Amino acid sequence: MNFDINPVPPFSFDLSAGIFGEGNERIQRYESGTYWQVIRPNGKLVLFSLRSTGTVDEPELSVNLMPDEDLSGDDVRKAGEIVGALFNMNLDLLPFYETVKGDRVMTKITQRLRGLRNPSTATVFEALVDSIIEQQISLKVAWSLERRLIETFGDILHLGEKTYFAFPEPEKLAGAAVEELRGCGLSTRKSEYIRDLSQLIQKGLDLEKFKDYKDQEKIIDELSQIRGVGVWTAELVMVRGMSKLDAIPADDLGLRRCISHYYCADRKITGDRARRVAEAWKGWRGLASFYLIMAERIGIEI
DNA sequence: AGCCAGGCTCTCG
DNA sequence: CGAGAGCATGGC
Repeated sequence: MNFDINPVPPFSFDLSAGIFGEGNERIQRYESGTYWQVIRPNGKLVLFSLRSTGTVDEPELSVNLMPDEDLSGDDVRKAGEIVGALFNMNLDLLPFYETVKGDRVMTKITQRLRGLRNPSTATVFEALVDSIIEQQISLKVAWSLERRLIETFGDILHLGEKTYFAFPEPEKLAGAAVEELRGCGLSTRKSEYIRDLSQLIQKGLDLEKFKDYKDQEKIIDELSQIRGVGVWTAELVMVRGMSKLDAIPADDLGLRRCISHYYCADRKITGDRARRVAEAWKGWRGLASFYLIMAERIGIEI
């Protein structure tokens, strides 16, 4: 089943999907111009693949849906919405580029990375679980643990010879024993955080509602009530799970290194110092941070 | 080998 | 209260 999507230009599919080049092929991956992942429109498991058939300034994407059961018209419509949201396709980048014009470094980086979008998770829950896993340990270790969690608890989609996994639903993790989660390599603490969070959702905690909040301090305050969630985690979740693109996890070790590399001659800086540098990007501090991290990863030098 | 890695909680003093 | 130990795995 096929349909097209026309993102708001400029949109670079190659840059935006490129971050998933190292992804796991059974979970989410970008390879040879094609991105794929399992989603759940109206609760049905569907693998989608995505290819670019347009350009950065006249973007067009071709979506192919591969379900294991019949899809209704509404399922297909919903799938289109989800795919669009995963790459923030409705976002207009031009106001962001305009905002950072006074910042020489960021201006150069946005020119080099024109059309890049930050990816988003399908649910706030997924962003929160990932962020908890990523606390303190290196990203490579974290990605390995996330993969094991998904392959252990995620929903399985069989298509022909191949197997794919969707991110586990809260109900599944709420019923997991701490020992099972430990088996994925998580610490006992983190296993408890993830299980308890999942149980809170089962009892009625609605994480999706935070997407509608305008007051970011209120989001941080409320998320921080959850055991295992601090300011860093809340800020990261706002960017990667709620598309709140002014939120910036300024205490983040990697981001601080990155800001220091481009703005402070690689000297070690505090979170407060990072926040001061980021004031030049006000309104778009989270997206600007993402551009900075991608710039460093690609090896852009000013 | 041993230390550190994109934090947070809990326990001491 | 504020400081400091403890956490799990993989890479260096």
